Amino acid sequence: MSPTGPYAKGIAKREEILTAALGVIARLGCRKAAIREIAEAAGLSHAGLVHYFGSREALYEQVLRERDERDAAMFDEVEPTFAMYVKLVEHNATVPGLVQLFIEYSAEASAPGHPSRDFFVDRYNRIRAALSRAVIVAQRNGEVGPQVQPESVADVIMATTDGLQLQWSLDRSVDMVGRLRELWDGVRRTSWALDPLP
Amino acid sequence: MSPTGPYAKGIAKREEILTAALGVIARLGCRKAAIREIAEAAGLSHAGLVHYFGSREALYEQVLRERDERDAAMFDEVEPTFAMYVKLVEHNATVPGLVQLFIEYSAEASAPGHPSRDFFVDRYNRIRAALSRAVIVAQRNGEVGPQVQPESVADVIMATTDGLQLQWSLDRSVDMVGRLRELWDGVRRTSWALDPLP
DNA sequence: GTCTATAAAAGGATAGAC
DNA sequence: GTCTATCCTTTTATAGAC
Repeated sequence: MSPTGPYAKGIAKREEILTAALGVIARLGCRKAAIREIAEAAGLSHAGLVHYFGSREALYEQVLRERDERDAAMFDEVEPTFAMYVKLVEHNATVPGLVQLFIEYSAEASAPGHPSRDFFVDRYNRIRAALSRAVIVAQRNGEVGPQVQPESVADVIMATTDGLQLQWSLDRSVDMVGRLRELWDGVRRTSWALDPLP
Repeated sequence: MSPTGPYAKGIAKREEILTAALGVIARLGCRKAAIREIAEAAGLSHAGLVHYFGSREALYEQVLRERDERDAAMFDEVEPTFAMYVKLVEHNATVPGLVQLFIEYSAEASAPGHPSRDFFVDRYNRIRAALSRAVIVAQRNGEVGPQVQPESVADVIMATTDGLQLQWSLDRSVDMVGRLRELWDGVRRTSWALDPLP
């Protein structure tokens, strides 16, 4: 995979297309971002772009897949922690096109029969597993109490993250990281005091 | 507004269109739901539908607007409570088309320049205000401690709700109400113990 | 108020040349 | 690997008859 290898040009062009896609999506949103316009922004014809990805859905799925692979490198090698997760969210706030793509494309893909539906189902399962491990690690540390259900907490953290991204897309002053930290603090406090509520 | 008044037929047809729209969206998703197909499902021509609403965006916004008006009747007349909010979420789970529309259309509308963007910005402000009041009421009752920031909690509850709806759309076994109740229990427990965390 | 018909714009996919 | 050209489908919008 050396940069001077036989596919160097193809790989570079591919990256260029992915970057161009994020730019167009940040500007127009994912629904209005035509494959034609992305091609133009990437400096090639629309047929040329199709040559690389095959379809609009494949292109978008690929952008998100590569983001996940970059993130997974961070998440998989050591024990996952909530602090690492927050770092990813923090980074997202610097890539508006990626967030916009995720918001719109995950929503679109949740429809019955969508070609990327399975990708997102798998993705949530993967992240739930990683976040559950983070909770379990925190429980081993004594940071979080033993009564908490790791998977439930994982689901709520994922949901909050997604919902905050939508709010942030509508209003840039929303503090995603702040809200997420408050949620986590709540989990930590809660879990040591599980006597019945009045 | 009697059912035999001069506009009775128009109003009834209008309702029929809105219901048909939800059916088509539940089946195909909002992106793939063509205005033509909705018209057909409602038993009129596509031009006839346009006569009522003017555009795809206006139709979808109207569906969500009327849902909100029904819900607001419940939320505005008395002091809002978290229990009432959960009832609304519980009801959503019986209307998959409405949830699918909300997921996809709110995502789409968060893009720059979208005609329904302001509708959603206003909507979040409105719901944030109502949920904040619910927290304040709970604080007056002593159900929630005084240290909690009502608006922060409101933002997290809204975000969690939206995110859970997406998860639920991808996997019907997700328990939206259960997760939401756990979150609220967490808020109640948390808020009485705000000494610094380790 | 509803239809038919048509426009006309845009999106996506494909074929074939270079 | 990239372009031009073309095609097919979909989508929305409009005009005008009934």
